Amino acid sequence: MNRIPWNQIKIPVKEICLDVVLPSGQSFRWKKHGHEWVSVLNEFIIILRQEDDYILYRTITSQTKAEVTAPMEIDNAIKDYFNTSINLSKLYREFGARDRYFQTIAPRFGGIRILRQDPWETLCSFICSSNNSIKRITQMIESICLTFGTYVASYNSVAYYTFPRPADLCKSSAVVQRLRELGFGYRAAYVYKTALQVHEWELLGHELSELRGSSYQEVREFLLSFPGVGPKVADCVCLMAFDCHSSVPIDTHMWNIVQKRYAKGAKIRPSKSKALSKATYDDISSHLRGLWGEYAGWAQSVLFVSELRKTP
DNA sequence: AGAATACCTCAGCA
DNA sequence: ATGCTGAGGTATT
Repeated sequence: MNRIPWNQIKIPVKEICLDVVLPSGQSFRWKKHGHEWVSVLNEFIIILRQEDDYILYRTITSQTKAEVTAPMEIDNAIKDYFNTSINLSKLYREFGARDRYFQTIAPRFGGIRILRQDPWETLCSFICSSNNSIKRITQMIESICLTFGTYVASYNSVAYYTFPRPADLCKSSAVVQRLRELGFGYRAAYVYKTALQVHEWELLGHELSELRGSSYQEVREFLLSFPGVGPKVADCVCLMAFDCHSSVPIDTHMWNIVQKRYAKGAKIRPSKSKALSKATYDDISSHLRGLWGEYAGWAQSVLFVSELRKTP
């Protein structure tokens, strides 16, 4: 086992609060042991500790991995994952200036930022998120890694696995049966079919990450072509994996917030239905994008977490 | 177009 | 206890 000692990234809690961001339903793979957050990033185990002005990290790489990743490469991968080039304090100030309600929330929910995650893992995870709870999604993602991923290493007697690639999930249609056994329910077929489509596309020499840099509309349309991906899931993946910072996913929590706090400005069409229609979804999403601006999705995540954590 | 319904499973709650 | 409800929705009718 090739264990690298502690390194550090200088970044204050105000710019990122791990205890709030990591379990809040962006990524479903972080585990907390004592003061440490542990997950798998690329092909290595990553261990994080937060101090006032630093994130301390170290990594455990697979023994079997032939080439050793350069320390600088790992450092860059972590900074990339946390989107450290984006100044969150500045965004909070801008959101506060644009939105009175944001001002009232922000002081209690600092350091909430959008992670820049692997496109396939994000797509697959959010297909699993539909009509589901964070707790159960986390369990499902854990079992899909354990069953179809590749062993990386163990830490504190816990084995860590990579997130399975599309190729690992579309070898045969028996995968669907297996996923159902793992508790995926009707999402099993979505995951399998999407893996198949992505794998085919990759065989043509493409990779999902090449869509980074395309417009929000283009990425969204592309994602909507996969089974199990509707407006909400597409917007989550746009925001969390494809650098579409203005994407504003409207889930049940945001829908609640909008009805309580933004109903007037959002000009919500009167509707007898309890559910959110596609047209209303687009109205609300566009309205909030106009209100919050280019990084609207980042503001959304702050309100989302505030709603998730509110104690009634 | 917009509404209603089916869809898997399970934690949380009365 | 046993039965509901709702969970970061989507596809179909």
